[in-house]
Amino acid sequence: MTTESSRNAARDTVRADARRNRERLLAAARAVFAEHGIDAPMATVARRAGVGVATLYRHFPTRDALVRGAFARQMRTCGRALHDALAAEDPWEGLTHLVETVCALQREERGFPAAFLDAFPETTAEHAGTREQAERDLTSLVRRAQASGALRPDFHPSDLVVALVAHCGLVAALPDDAKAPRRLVAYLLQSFRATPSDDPLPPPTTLTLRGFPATPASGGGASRRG
Amino acid sequence: MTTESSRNAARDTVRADARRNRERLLAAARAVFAEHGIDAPMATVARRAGVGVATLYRHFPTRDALVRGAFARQMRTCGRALHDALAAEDPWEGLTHLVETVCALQREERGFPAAFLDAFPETTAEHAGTREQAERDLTSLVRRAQASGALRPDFHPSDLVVALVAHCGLVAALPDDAKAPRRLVAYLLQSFRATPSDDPLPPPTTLTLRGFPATPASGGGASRRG
DNA sequence: CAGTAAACGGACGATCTCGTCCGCTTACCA
DNA sequence: TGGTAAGCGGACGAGATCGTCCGTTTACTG
Repeated sequence: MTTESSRNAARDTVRADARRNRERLLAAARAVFAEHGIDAPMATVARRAGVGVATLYRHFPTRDALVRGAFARQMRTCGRALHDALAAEDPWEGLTHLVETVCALQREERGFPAAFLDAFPETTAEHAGTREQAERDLTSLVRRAQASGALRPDFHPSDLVVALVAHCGLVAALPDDAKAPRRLVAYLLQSFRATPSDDPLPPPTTLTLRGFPATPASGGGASRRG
Repeated sequence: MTTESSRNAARDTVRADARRNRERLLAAARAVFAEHGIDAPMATVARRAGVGVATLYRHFPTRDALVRGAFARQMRTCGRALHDALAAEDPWEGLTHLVETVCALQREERGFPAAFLDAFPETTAEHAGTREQAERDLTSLVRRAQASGALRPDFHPSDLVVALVAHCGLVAALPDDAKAPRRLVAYLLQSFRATPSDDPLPPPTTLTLRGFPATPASGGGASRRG
């Protein structure tokens, strides 16, 4: 017994270099995936982390495991943001702060969130429990904001998702320093208000129709490079 | 001389099967790129077109050439939409119609516009002339709409690009039948108005936080599959 | 209808990525 | 401080994609 428990304790203690390398790999993965898209060579991630390929595969047996692992931190941050939003006394404040926070996070890691959505369109199953809780929380936040009169009555919780995904795509599509995403957020938040606001918009970019009508969407691009 | 010109005439006349195969390839490319992302195997495109690989490479020596070729039609459509928008007597009508048209086009070919932006972030150089004209046209349309009082005064022409790119990303990120993109367009157009409109929004989807907080962006995915 | 040049398609070598295997190194424990 | 198991990294075979080469087919001309 004593032997067993001590053995288990020993097993639970991960070796320091292993833990360090794991963190390095996650950071490298976020960076590489954001830059080169989700199916960048595994070897690139390993090199960026200053680690051998085998080490990468030992920590994350599949590419999916790596991607999900790299995303976990952002998931946690989002969860916390939602929690904070619920805690705010003014629900509209909470809502806008939530949007700003998540959008800032997206900008931080540019292509990665978009790449993640790319690769995992379906429910990320293992977080189903958390997700359901998040849905309930979000719905209640929206209800409260509507009750307070700040949020338009026809706003639907899923509209927040719409806004976030749209922002996510915009960030991924535009160059790093683009101001456009902030402008999008400002427009959307204004249109979510029950009563029009006269807050000034953040400044626009100079007009660059990168490829309009060259592209039906115009603008710049990112993530996967052909 | 006579010989030469007739020879040239003969040369200008492309063989019927060649032309047919070219069209087939373009259609196949649009479909395949939209579905599997911009770096789907060339062989897939060829097979989808019912054509050998060599034929594909003969018509389009590089992947870029194929992508650009496949996109040309959409470019033309966008150009026409902008032209129509300018011709409209009510500039606000013209503007909204332009947005609706381009967005509809994006929905039609789902992943492809996004994939295109992915691959060609920079100005699609060869259309620079057209682009400058488009920029001028768009700017003038915006000015007119503002002068008419319908468009908010702080609207910047680049905001239209923002809206279109955002929509483009949303379409690519969501499943085929998603209603969310329409809702986004409605919100944005409302926030572009100088005076608030009470047009009802298109119906929302049921709430699906596909992966919220699993993803900072939440929602569904498309295009390239990991 | 016959000749010819253009177009076609499949096969093939080169290149790249994946994921595993195995001998070496190192962090932890007594 | 020495033993040991866990961790490490580079090499390597399998599989896939790329882009070209060449023998065959076919659309146009006279």
